[in-house]
Amino acid sequence: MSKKSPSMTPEQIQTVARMFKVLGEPTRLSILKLLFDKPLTVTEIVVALDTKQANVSKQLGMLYDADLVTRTRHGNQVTYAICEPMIFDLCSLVCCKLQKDAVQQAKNMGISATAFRKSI
Amino acid sequence: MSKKSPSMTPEQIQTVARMFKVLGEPTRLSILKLLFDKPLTVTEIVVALDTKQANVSKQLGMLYDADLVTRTRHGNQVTYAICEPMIFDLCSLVCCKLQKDAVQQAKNMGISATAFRKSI
DNA sequence: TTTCCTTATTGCCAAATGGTAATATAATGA
DNA sequence: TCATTATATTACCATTTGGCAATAAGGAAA
Repeated sequence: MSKKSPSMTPEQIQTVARMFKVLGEPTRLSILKLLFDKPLTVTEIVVALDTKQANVSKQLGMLYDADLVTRTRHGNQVTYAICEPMIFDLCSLVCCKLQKDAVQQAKNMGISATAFRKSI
Repeated sequence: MSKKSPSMTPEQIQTVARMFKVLGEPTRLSILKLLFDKPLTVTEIVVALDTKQANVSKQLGMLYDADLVTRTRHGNQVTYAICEPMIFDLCSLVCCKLQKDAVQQAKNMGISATAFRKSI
């Protein structure tokens, strides 16, 4: 008697995929990284990121639609802030893995170097 | 004196983005979900997923290039298995958030329903 | 009001991407 | 050998998407 794991509907899968997709873009990830430190206005992000204002607004809109950031008007400007603490954990998980891979790679390089010396 | 957070290079940002991007696609996520239970051959995945073999091989190749799965030949067939436990955590983080949102949404609906009744 | 500043939107383009049919490659069996 | 099964690759198409110039919209200051 096989017990099926609670199967997600295609819609749920798509929802999860959409979340990852929003994070899977360098510009959006750079914006989030800036917002990790503190809330910022659009202009502050633009000057920090070497990209045009239209693009920053566009990507910020996508982050907002994904409920990852809040937007607040203060007079003329709009301040964005991270409102979903989960993305801290997501990013640190990936970063830890990549760093681990890099360390492993370095070790392998060391082994290779040793093997190379022996081969002389 | 402001202390800058250790800034990631654009290359590192891109690497992280690439990882999220691989996960940000329903077909690949469905494949991973199947592999969560146990290793599977390509054909087993094809019959489970209502998509063509060429596409499954293509997406499996991308998961393999991202070092998320291993591939092992056994005679005629190739078995894929998850080799990066981190993706369990990534997916469960996202799923928990979405479920939390759904519960909150349900509560809000409840409040709305109450308000609606009161308004009669 | 008009002018200036900040942000959002629109329209467009080039590049990337998911999907598929057809074909190639690889291993097994007759 | 040839045929069959399983997987990977290639070529192509339709769609999506990141980026930008131009413009709109919204507020502040004159």
